[in-house]
Amino acid sequence: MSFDRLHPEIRRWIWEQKWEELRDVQDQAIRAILDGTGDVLIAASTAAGKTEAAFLPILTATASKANSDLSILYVSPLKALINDQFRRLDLLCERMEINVVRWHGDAPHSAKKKLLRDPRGIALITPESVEAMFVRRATDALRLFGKLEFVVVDELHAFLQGPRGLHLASLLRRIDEISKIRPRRIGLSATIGDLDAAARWLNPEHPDSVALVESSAAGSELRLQVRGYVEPPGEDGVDDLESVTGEADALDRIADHLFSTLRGTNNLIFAGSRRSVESLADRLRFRSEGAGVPNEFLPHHGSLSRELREELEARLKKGDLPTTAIATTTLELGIDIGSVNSVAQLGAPRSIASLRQRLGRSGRRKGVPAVLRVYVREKHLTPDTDPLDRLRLEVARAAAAVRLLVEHFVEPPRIDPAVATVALHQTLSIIVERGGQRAKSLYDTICGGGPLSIIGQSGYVDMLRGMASPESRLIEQAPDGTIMLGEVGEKLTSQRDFYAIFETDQEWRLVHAGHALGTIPISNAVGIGSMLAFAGRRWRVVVVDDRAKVLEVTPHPLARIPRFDRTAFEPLHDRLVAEMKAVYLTAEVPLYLNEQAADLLQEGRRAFRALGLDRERLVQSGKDTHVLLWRGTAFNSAFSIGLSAVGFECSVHDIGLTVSDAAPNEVLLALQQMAAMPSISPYDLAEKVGNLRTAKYDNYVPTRVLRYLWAQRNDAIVGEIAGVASSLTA
DNA sequence: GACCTGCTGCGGCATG
Repeated sequence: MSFDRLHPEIRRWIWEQKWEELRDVQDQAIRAILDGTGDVLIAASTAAGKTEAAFLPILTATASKANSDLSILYVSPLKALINDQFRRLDLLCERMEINVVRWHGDAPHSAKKKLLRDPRGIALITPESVEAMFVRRATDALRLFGKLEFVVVDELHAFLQGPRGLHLASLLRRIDEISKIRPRRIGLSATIGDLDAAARWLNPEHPDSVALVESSAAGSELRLQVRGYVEPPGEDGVDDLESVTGEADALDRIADHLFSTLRGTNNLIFAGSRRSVESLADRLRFRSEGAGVPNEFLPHHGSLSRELREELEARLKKGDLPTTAIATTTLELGIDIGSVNSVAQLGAPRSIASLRQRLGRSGRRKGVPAVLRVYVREKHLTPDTDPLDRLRLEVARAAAAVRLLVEHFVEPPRIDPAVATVALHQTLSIIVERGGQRAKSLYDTICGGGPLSIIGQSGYVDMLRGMASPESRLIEQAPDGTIMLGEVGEKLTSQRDFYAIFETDQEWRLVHAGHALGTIPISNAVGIGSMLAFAGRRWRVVVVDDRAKVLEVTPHPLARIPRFDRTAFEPLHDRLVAEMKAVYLTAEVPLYLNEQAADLLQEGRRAFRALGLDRERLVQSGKDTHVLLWRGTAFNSAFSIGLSAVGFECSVHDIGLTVSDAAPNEVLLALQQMAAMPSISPYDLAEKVGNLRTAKYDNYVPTRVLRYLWAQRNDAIVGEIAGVASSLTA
């Protein structure tokens, strides 16, 4: 029995916890970690006891050595999660006399100093703090990371995509290099996503050697409703505190339904954007006040102060007051907020992975169904409404997302556009850590394996040349070939914001009566008397401290939602858009649609047939022409670059693109031209890409390196363009 | 027409 294999002190601790049995993942993980010698991936839902599944056997395996060296490094994407895990591990480790230290920006200084003097036990750390250790304390990094036996990566799925995942992957390679024996990697992941991709992330050299421990607990029953709403005439669908016309808009009617359905229990509402969170929070508070009842609908997003967010998280977890959190993606990850009655989502899903993660927040107790309500809004139709709006795309996307959810589809990770930025950042970091380095060994450490290897040897040399150029001055080469920091490199690496691989803009800080409310982008023009809706309440600015960028506010009855600078839109995967087309081509009306949503779906299908979209791919709209590709955002973008290259101005939308000021027959000629090209090279097309610079240090990366990487990323997609163009002209 | 995340070292002060 796996229980008997655990350290005696751990077994005693388990008895005292009054656990009746080990959970399935724990039982499997104990065997995988104690019997095997390789990496282990543990995939289970939030409540399944993943932390214990990893740490009980790891502590058993390291108990004898943990007191002489730092033997376990636990890496987490969130400080809040580190604090949670510290609380869970501290008591057990105290019993075993194993040292546990929190290591992040807000963690106590004293414990960190003690660990530097006497490195032993477990450190719980963020990627940025690992980076800071390499850059600021290279000799300590050698001592601390040199004898690790285990590296635990929590919320591994959060690192599969995006620059932070590339950054951590590189840091772990560097840790491996300073260890005599490569530490075993233990990944903890939610049950979403593609486990093969997670295994590849954990061990890019030998992904097949990673032992998989997957929770066998069956998913709970799902109760689902998609509710449709149509905007009244004159509404633009941009959320503010009140509708444009003063009449009830779709969001008002959604707020009515949420208010009457969710009040009295704990729930989560995912509203999609900070603007919509604030708008809904305001409308729901208004309804509570109108009914003379305490407001239990509270906002949660990344611009709110830690104080306000923690207050709401604690209230949800404690569960003595009914609470509904209206959130962006902030409540998808990590922190334990207890179980909720239901999950609501404003707008049709754009990612199945994200939808699954949100569902995982509901119905986590045995025998309790997960409840999901999706609220979709469609426009009011007039004779000159655009054909695309007549298709009722939101309702179709909601239906398509549910079909893919049932099929267990999840978007696979894509190659990240931040590869060059991370390679450049790590080059600077290693030079600081090692005090100068030859190009060959920089290349081997950074690109010798793992996700950054895609940059290739010549790409890397190009990047180094760019870094050494007189315009950049990031690095210099000594006569003996050693690469050292240049003037600008010295400056960049000595700044505090060097440790993180993502950028943050300057912001105003909002303060009321000495309490931090949160921040808004500096791009908001504010002065004394400005009115702001923020943190679910309404305010007037009374003091502007321009130097410290602080706004003092006081309650006020009128307000507007501030601008939160938006970037690009969330891309759709090929599969979701293909499924939307399949929804139009069938006649079935799913039972989970309410009456209005069912009507909207049928209306969309009639429009689909009326436009002849089962064959027709070009649709005129005024002076413009829609090209319906029924592909995901990545393909539509590449295709639109191809069309621009033959002289047309176009913009991408969810199911294709729109060519401005061109009739269908003109677009047809352009498509024939594209179809006739013998082969479109991704490297040629990369020359036409406009916005290549998106990541933090891309300004220092030579254009030709960025073009090369764009071509690598889009190679397969570009290969399809001529064929698709040809099928459109048939 | 989007979201999220993180941060050193030092001086100076109060407190135990």
